[in-house]
Amino acid sequence: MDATDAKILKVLQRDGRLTNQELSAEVGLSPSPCLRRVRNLEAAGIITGYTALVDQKLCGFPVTGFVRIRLANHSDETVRGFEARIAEIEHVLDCYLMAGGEDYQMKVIARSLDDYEQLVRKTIQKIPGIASIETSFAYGVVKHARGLPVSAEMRP
Amino acid sequence: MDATDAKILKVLQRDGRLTNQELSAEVGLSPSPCLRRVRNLEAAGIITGYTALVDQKLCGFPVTGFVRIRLANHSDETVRGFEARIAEIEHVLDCYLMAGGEDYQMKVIARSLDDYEQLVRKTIQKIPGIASIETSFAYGVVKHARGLPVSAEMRP
DNA sequence: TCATCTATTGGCAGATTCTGCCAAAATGCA
DNA sequence: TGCATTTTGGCAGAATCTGCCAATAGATGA
Repeated sequence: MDATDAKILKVLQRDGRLTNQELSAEVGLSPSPCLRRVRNLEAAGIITGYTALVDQKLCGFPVTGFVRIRLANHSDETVRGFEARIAEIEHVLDCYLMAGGEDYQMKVIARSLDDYEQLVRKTIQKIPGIASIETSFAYGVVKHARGLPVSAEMRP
Repeated sequence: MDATDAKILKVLQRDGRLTNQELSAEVGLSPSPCLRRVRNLEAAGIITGYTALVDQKLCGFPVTGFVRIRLANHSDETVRGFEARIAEIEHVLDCYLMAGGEDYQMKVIARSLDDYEQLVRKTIQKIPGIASIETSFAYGVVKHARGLPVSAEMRP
């Protein structure tokens, strides 16, 4: 992982469909070592995949909300069951296990406020073992970075 | 926007570097109409770009936190200044304007807890107009979807 | 300083893919 | 049904990919 790798990551986060030739030109290499570096980054698990970015509103999901959940207990069964159910709900875009208290926070999208309410009350609320739910809406997006600020040196 | 477009979006969210031939095979088209549909989705702004997904931990950012901020007032100057500063901080991955109260919520990454504290206290805290800051750490990631559940019909 | 060894690079070439163009097929409408 | 419009499939020249090999750069130790 050197400065060239970092530059490759930066460029590929900006445009993940660049041609290997274009990429190699941007990072100052010839195509074949450039391709090898990309393959190495993929094999090392640093690049985990590529994806098309899709406009959330244009796809009919104008509503974004955050849901915070506290479980009634943290037995293995409750936790596993909860996390498995969350993983299945495709309107839940991500979910974090929060430190300090047995709390989850997840980002949820919906086609309307009604749908959002339905989703929370009829799907999420019904998962066993939930002690409490808090919900908050996003009014708008101020910033949405499309990648990490990767650099060559990485202190553990 | 029909079922074929939806399938294209679904497949490209799963693997944004598929060859046009592979993509066309997966969606059941021949390459040339498939490419034209992709170009149309790009031109319509539905596909906003492509990106490489990078492993956050392997890149040296094991810490994820959420920061909630309340502004002291919502004059244009304060709001613009705040949002402009946030946009510059590359450790702030995203930031939402929350409904109900003048609140922002942002996701922040750091190389360590120390760095996180430094970032919050020395960079974010210093932005003018902040009334209060609340912070919470993520202990781990339960789910991280790589795309929206796009479908053909989209109710407004 | 120099010799040696290792890792990385650049160029080459056959195979694959891209992509603009045109005719054919499918679809929608009256 | 018949017409107009949209979408599709195939073709072909141009561009790109990618495995292989020799050459280069950088590090190591005497």
